[in-house]
Amino acid sequence: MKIASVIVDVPTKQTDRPFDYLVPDEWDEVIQPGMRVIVPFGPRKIQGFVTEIKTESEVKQLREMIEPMDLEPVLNKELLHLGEWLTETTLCFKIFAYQAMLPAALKAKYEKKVKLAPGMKEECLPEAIQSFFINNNSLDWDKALKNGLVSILQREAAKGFLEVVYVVKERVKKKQMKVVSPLMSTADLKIEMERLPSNAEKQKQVLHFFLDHPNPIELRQLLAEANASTATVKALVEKKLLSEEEMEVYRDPFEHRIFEHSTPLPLTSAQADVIEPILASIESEKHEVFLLYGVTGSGKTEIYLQSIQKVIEKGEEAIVLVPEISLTPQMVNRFKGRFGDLVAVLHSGLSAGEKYDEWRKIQRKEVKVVVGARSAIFAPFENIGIIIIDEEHETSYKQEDMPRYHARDVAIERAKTYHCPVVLGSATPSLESFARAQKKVYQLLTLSSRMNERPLPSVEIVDMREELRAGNRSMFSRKLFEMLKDRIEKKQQSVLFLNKRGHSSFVMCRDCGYVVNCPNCEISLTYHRAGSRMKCHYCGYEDHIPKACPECSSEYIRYFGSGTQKVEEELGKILPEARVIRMDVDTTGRKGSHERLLKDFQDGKADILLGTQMIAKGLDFPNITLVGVLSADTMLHLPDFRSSEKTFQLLTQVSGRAGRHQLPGEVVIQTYTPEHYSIELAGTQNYAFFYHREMMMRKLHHYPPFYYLVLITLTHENLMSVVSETEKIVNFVRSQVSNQAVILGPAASPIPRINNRYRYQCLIKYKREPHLTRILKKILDQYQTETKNGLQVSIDINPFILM
DNA sequence: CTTGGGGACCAC
DNA sequence: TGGTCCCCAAGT
Repeated sequence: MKIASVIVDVPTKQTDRPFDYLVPDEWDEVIQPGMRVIVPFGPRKIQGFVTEIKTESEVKQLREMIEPMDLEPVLNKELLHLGEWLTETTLCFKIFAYQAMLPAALKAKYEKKVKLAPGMKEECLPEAIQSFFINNNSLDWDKALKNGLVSILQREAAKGFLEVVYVVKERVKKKQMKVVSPLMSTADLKIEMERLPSNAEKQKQVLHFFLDHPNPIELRQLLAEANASTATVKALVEKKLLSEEEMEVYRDPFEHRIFEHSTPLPLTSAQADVIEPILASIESEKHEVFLLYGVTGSGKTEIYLQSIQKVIEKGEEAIVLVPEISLTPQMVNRFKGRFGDLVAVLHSGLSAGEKYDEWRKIQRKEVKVVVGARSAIFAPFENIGIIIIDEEHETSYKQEDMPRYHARDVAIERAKTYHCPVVLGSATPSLESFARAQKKVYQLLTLSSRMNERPLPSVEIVDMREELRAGNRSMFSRKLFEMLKDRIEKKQQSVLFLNKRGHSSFVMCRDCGYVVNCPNCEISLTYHRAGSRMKCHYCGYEDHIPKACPECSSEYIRYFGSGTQKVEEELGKILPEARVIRMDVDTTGRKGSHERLLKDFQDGKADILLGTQMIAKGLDFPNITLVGVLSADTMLHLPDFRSSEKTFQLLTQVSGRAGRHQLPGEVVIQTYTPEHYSIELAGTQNYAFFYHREMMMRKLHHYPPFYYLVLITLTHENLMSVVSETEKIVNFVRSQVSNQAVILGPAASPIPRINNRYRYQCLIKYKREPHLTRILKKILDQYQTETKNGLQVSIDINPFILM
């Protein structure tokens, strides 16, 4: 018998290795590496991934696998291999690496049930539980738990009356439809029709229908059109005149949408210069990484589209990554418009089933292009010709939980295998990427002017301290107010951008300034309008908003509603004539509302679009001539070495929304720290200056791109032990690395307690430590195996958030 | 002498 | 991760 090595769905250190199973003869021809299988594991049944088929095993007592879950592998060879690479580079469990590559729908769901043992009747059971088994012979374990039946059930199971069964289930079923087709030519069908008994009126009617429409037809449609019933069709199927088949159908999220077809636009000479090396790389099948640095509105997307065109012409495939928030219908339309049905879209707005169907299209090679957020980098193509990462600097490309990968790294790894180019596009490249381009690791391609020579908008920075001194206590500076008013008169549109951080909706006492914190986590609770409650977004703690302040008993305790709501109210007071569309989590919650709000704005149903991060990207409407940033510095003072970079990027992105077409654009940035270089330089939109300035800071403080980072976080219920264990780790690391490395810690995490567990961390900054991975593995081996002390260790290599 | 809770160990 | 086995402490 063949033997299959299987990675089982149990994420622990001890099970993070292949387990061998015998392949039953009936599956001998079927089982292949990359398939999901159901295997017995201890007393349960669980899902696993076959990584290898072999003929021998060191283990003597092998068990047989139960059954395959797929007819064809869900992971191809390359992806299986990529999984190993992911495991090595991010130090995660293999099972997490494989699961990350597949749509969530393919992650198994487990059910535990209690059934009557074979040959047993419910009468054998104690009366108290008989009723549960009268009609249905099985009882869900959760239900038993809720009813407090566990111990009695266990007793009966021990006596042999009941048995516990485990079921591995698919999360989403393939959507099927029944299709009926004739099994013979029209002529033969006619002969058969006449042979039918004269009383088979209905059957004749159905066959008659097929004489006119000999093509396969959906059962539902057939029934309606031929005015027949399922019984009739079944009779004909049994007579072998017709056939009835299940066919897989896709849920098409874009089914009823018409895409305006677009053709390649003539390139400007700057664009032509930039696309040339990319096309050359595609042509010569050479792996290269390009950093496409192009100011907002410089036509990067057209470069992407025409590069993809070339790749498709070569019979190869393209992956396009776009940050989740800019994966707007507008963006999708550009790709669907150019490549039509050859495009699959993967983003979080789709249901699990829809995502699965898009993924299936990729797997079955029915599409050539996938446009999607981070996880789309694992699209199961086998002939990749280009990988494009738009808005390369976006932090959402880094996954914050296991596997802690960066899509850019995965892209480069895959592109190496396929000998194809990677294009990183941005108007504000990350320092890491730009530095690599400077060192010629990446090839820099620059688009320095906007298409049709539109000037960049003029930017004015307003010092809000001055406003305060002049007696203006509102959140709108006089300048911004004047300009908003002006735009309304001119019937032009404005965009107001509110940085969410700092305006988050916490609950605060207006008398003493007391902020309501989570009792389990050291973090303020966020206000939720539904039911007027406050929630902790780390541990799920929930409570009513107190009537009075717990500190000073003042009744002036209130929530600071989502910043945008407040702005909207104030706008209503000072500019009552303005029509405002607000976009934030509250107004875009429902599916499709995001799209609808934007459509309304585009159609001129409002003068002002007010929103958070989600409006910073991709908006491209001709009538926008003013962009206002209400408070530029809210994210500047976060404890994050990238906060300056993020601020600069965000301000530049938002500014880029204005004046993209005929009308010139203006930008107003309000701030309390106008002298900060990231704000000042965002004002002049001077990336080069910002880059140099920020690089100096990074060098000075030993941060990327000069140093690499590794963040080790320990959590424990007991403050003393977490500190002392972190200390041990710090000392251990220190003893193992060269003296070039900087080791910080033990230090409390920026969120020092989550869910009653204290969090301490150790930050390693290093330039070159060839043995570091080995050292880190050693730490994980130590702590992930030691279950006794309840200490949890997590390691983030190249972290983005230092929390 | 039973019961139940907690920790160590195991799973091809 | 879930299960079982084993030990210990409290309860009938």
